[in-house]
Amino acid sequence: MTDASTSASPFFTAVYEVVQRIPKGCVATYGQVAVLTGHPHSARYVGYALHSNPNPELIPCHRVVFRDGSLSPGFAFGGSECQRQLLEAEGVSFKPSESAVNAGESGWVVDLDVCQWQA
DNA sequence: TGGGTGACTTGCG
DNA sequence: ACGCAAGCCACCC
Repeated sequence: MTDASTSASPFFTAVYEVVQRIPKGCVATYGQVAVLTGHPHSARYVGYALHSNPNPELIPCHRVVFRDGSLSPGFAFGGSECQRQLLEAEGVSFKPSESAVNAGESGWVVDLDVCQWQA
């Protein structure tokens, strides 16, 4: 089809829809978004959709984090530190990765216990 | 046209 | 406790 809408697949678009649905002051995990899109086993591709990020202004990728509460270091919008600033500005609670300090985390992770988005 | 890769997650050894 | 492997689906070359 010569339809221009063919540039976006249902899943791809669904990811954007879900991410935009994330309420301010909350965050969601790739797996969480994957389930909401209908592909609980395609969490990998959720990140890929954000990687495409055709609308960074409408798609707050910084609101999408890992299962641990942190996001991709270096591939994000500008840096994990910048993410903390943005999320914190939204009202998201942060906490030092004390549990993952041994794992070598970036240092700060989103307090999923308090700010993980509840569909 | 076909093959390879990837912002993940979970389970098993 | 940690490390490794598999699964998923669409995009890129």
